[in-house]
Amino acid sequence: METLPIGDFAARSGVAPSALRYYEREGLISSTRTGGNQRRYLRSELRRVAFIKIAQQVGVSLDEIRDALAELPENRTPTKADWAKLSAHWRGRLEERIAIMERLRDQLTGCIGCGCLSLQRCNLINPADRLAARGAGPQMIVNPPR
Amino acid sequence: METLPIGDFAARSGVAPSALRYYEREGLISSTRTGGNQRRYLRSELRRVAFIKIAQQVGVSLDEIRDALAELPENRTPTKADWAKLSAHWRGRLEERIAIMERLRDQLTGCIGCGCLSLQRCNLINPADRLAARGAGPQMIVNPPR
DNA sequence: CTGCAACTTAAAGTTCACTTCAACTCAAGG
DNA sequence: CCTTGAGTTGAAGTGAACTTTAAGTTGCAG
Repeated sequence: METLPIGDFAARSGVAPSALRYYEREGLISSTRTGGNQRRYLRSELRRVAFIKIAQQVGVSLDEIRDALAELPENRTPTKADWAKLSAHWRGRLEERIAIMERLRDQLTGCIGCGCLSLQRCNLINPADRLAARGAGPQMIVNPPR
Repeated sequence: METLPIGDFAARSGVAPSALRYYEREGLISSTRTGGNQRRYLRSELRRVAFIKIAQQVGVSLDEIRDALAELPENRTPTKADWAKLSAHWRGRLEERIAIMERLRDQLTGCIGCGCLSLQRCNLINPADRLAARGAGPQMIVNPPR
């Protein structure tokens, strides 16, 4: 099967060789080796790296990404269905994150605009005082009540 | 004027005293001192800290936040209008970030779902190949063409 | 077969955003 | 006054996510 050396794989994935080696040490991706111990990457690994980059954009740590990728089958190249399952999972994450941002956007203008950005009173930060028990700070935005 | 010692200020802002000292060293916030060299914070500093926390949520570095805050008047307590100006600026940032996330959400399902997440071909990553000159990787999502 | 770019490793270094530590001083209630 | 909790400093430590370095090895074009 056609494989790529690390330089080519780096170019195609947009991730530096050093980062790829790091990901491998951390168990996020894998490679086979040539007789001379050089890495060769399957094309299917590009999907993994793409997923890693996208997840990072959403603000997920490599630890969590590793856990997510662990759900893909180990013995065979992941199928469309395998990725679709992961995809559904991450759509949820994304929606969550978008919701945080939108709350931020919708309230920031009014709130900073009116000069009320005062953490304890502002409804951006602590609407209706229902979050006192959850500690100080912008709880509402980061960790909103369901 | 009424001021707060660092402990109270930390409690009200939801930021640890050590972080507040760090922010001050880094030029993001300021305080006055008592005769015995202890910090006293103006209430208006709470707005600054709130802004810092919100900007961090959007993924902005402290460096950039400092630059933004530098646009507030130094000699007087910022007015509603001062904050409104900053607010407008940051609404832009937020919108941008939300747009990235939404592109991600709208395309992730189809793209990962169809198994095409392959960085060079996928329209999530590199639609119509118009981004080749901007380097490899998920350019489309992170840094879309206008 | 040779030369040289591309690869290998372990270990140390970097940046960001803090936290922790040690040694000390201040402020305020009893 | 005295105790004690809160505050002060500079310096070192932390963890995440990599990058850089040094010293050596491999693979392919000519």
